[in-house]
Amino acid sequence: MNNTPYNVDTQNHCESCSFRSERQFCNMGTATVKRMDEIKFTAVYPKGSVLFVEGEQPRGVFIICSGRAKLTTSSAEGKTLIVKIAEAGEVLGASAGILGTPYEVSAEMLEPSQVNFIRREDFMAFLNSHPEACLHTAQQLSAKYHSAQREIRSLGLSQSTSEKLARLFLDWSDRTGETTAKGSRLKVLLTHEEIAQMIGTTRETVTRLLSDFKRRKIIEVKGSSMFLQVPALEAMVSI
Amino acid sequence: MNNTPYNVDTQNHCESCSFRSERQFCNMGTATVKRMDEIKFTAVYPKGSVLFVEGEQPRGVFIICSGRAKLTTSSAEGKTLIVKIAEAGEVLGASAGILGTPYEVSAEMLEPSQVNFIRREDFMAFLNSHPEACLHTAQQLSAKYHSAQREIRSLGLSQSTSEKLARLFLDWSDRTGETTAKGSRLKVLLTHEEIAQMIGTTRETVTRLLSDFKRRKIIEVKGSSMFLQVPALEAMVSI
DNA sequence: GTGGGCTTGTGATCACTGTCACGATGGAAG
DNA sequence: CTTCCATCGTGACAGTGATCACAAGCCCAC
Repeated sequence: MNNTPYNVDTQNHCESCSFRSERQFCNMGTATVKRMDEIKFTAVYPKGSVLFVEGEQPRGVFIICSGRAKLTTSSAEGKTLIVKIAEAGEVLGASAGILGTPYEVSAEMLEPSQVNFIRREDFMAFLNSHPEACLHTAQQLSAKYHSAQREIRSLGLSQSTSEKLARLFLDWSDRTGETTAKGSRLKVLLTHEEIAQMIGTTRETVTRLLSDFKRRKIIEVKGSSMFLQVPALEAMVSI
Repeated sequence: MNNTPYNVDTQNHCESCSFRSERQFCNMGTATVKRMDEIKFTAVYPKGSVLFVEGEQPRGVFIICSGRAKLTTSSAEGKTLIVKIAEAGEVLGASAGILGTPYEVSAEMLEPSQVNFIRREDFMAFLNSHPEACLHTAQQLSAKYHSAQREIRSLGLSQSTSEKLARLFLDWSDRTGETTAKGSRLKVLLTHEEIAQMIGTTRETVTRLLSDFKRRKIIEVKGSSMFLQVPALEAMVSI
């Protein structure tokens, strides 16, 4: 581990990576990880870097070692939908790589991050020669499908925008919420604009809904922290 | 091949199945297919049969040998969204089986169909012992993720319902459309209600939009055939 | 401090589409 | 032929949320 550009601690070798055991994909046998070490390229990206763009031919797969990435898809009119916030440990671009079809989404780093890249040919060969890697990839893909399915539910079944927002908050609470006496606490790292893009609405509507939630004491904002009344939010979603 | 209940020609052995070579998942080496033959259970289902229901613990995976299945997800209020129409050759329930999480969707056969079932334990062992099966499963999952992503785009980025309907028709045209002098021709096998459930709207709106499309000469309906003016539809979607 | 960018807050307006209600159509069964 | 049930067609109406427009914060660099 050493200090590099953008203040990111980089793990130069997967074999000795201190996070390996806690990362679903990377947690593989020594031989497999060694091979991965040989074919991967490590890079450190600043915030805002774009790993790949929707529609591009797949060059390879990206493994997020640290940091978070925003996966988006957008229409010709410039409307953007944030499909998912990918966390450390996730593999991006695997489905496009495996199928040989263009990337379905764009990926942009939200924080300075370390990312490992594996060229598509190398990755496919790796899957063929290392069953464990293939199995872990299948798990990654399953997780991606699972989360896409949640997104579809939220977009397609919500009656109202407030329901979508409530669903989003509940999701956040599940993922990073910290239970306190004042409700589930979490840091809001996105702007209203970005929240709007996550639930497919406009910035103004998000602002209005947030005011409304505050007025109804469903949420409370203190600086960059937000306290959620989980039961109240759950009452708003139909599921 | 022999004739069985519900008038479905069944393929009792994968090894000798006449469709094997054209099915992405089943098109595997002899040894692998032989193993699959040993662990699979073949069944023939009538139209309307439910293979599994959203939220159930995964019992195993289903391989559609013939026929089509409707994958749906629904809210507590009874609103239903058709996520996808799965065709012969597709593997259902793989992601839930691999992750050990509940099925994300429900699957209901739209036609009398042959379906092979593999118990979850057997399937997982199969993936572990047969790298080729694992690779093909990864491909199946990639395809599922890809189509889920399309669905997300359509649901989240469309400005209007007419745009969603146009997108759906273009999808159909891509998949099963037959180019004729009067436009892309396809059979409409779904009711307005089902179309509505595919694009997350109501039956009435679909009816109204179809009238509108007919009036504007974007589509023409003759019996169960529909002729589409693809360029006009493309002009309606923002993509 | 002070200016300038990015954010957030809020009002007014209006097209779209969900909802309810009812009637028409059409195919299958008897 | 008639009945029945699923599907389709259509009107009226109200609520939601998109759009536009502008004001007010807020943070950072200079």
